[in-house]
Amino acid sequence: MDNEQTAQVAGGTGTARPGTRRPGGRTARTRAAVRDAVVAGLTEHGYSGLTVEYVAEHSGVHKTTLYRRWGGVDGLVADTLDLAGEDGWAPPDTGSLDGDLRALALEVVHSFADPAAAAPSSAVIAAAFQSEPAAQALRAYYAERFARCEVIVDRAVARGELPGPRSAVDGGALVRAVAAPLFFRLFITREGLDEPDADHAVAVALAAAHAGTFTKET
Amino acid sequence: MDNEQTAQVAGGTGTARPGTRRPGGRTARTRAAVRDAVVAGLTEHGYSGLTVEYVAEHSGVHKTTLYRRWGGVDGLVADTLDLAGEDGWAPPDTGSLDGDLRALALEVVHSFADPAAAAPSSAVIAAAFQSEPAAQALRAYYAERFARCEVIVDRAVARGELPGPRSAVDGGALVRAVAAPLFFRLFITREGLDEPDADHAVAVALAAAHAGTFTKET
DNA sequence: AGGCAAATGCAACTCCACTTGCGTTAGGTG
DNA sequence: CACCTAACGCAAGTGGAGTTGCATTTGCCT
Repeated sequence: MDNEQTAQVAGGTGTARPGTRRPGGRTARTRAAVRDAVVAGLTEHGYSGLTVEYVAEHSGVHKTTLYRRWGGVDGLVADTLDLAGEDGWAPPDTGSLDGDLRALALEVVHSFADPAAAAPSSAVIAAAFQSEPAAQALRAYYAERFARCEVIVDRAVARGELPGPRSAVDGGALVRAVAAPLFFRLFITREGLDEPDADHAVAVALAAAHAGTFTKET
Repeated sequence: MDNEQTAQVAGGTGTARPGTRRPGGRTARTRAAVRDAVVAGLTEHGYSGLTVEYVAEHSGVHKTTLYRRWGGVDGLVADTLDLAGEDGWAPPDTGSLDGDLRALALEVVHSFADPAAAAPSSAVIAAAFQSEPAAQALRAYYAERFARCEVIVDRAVARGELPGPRSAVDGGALVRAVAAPLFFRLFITREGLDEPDADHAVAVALAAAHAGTFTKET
């Protein structure tokens, strides 16, 4: 299989790829079974240990079908992230901006501290290095995630914790500023991550926010 | 080859692995040729496209030797990063803290904007997902890099731009805070990176620094 | 219901990453 | 200078990921 540009994830542009024209019963069952098997394989062997054959055996779907519909391991993982993005997740609501951001940061810390929970997320980050579909899935996932988080800032403005809608704080930028140092330590410098790191990330972002660094004039 | 724990990068603990007991002429030449070939392969095909056989052909070193001494692609890439860490790089010295950090951030932006220059760096980040040796190499590389950067803060303190040695700013933390959002956009959210991003990262970090967020009491 | 095409199942094959056993070269040492 | 052994070269073999052509099943539509 040719790396770089694997493509063929179901749900794309629309030039008759398998799995898109017939969203009926079997196809849907196949997708569900496959994605369960992918998550299982990821938590069991990690991304580098995940093989198409494993997914085939644990899902009851034939190997050929997996290659045809998903193009390979990259596509399987990317599609699994799309599923994860469709959950009912909502940002924490603690009653204060500081509390919300702290809770958010701690959520990141704890989710990656648990190997089972961390496996799918880090798998897609790894897959994005190899395949464009995975990179797109990753981009879309976090864009949607951060969009949901902007409520945090809206509420803070309503409470008077941040300046009003005229010179508003860019919610997406603020949340990104909280998350960035955490992922940086996890996957770039590989320094490890604990709760004080979460607190520090929040403190830095909040200090910058109150200094007006995230302000977008309107 | 078994993933997870490939090991066998030259220069380790000392239980008689090939390439360590005889640092003579041929061995040294082999290492140099191999690392050149790895960089070439990385810039040409990227990490996912790099194969041991390619390195064998382009270095004149036999395939078997590569597997024996480096254990596989992961080890080759990790060893190459060790080489890169031994260069004469020094942080910018522009005469102001803001200028230094800006120059530093722009260096990151530009180095990853050029695909050829970006290939080796991002390759190791990707490799760290699969192999512990690569992760260690990555950790060591950035630790050493950030240690070199602490001069920036020392100079700023000497100039009076930051509070003195009593309640000093943690230089490593400040530099990390500048770098984190850049790598975050590059490899996690995959949003792309441009010069305004560099400026913004510096502004956030500086605002937090002046608010005392990086202060470590002594 | 019945027929058409999409989607999946199946088995055999290809190709390449990786291994293994042994012979050869060359660096260090007395 | 000669020996000894670490490090390297070589060629054949192995296993598994990924492919291919065809048979079979199952949605959807009239």
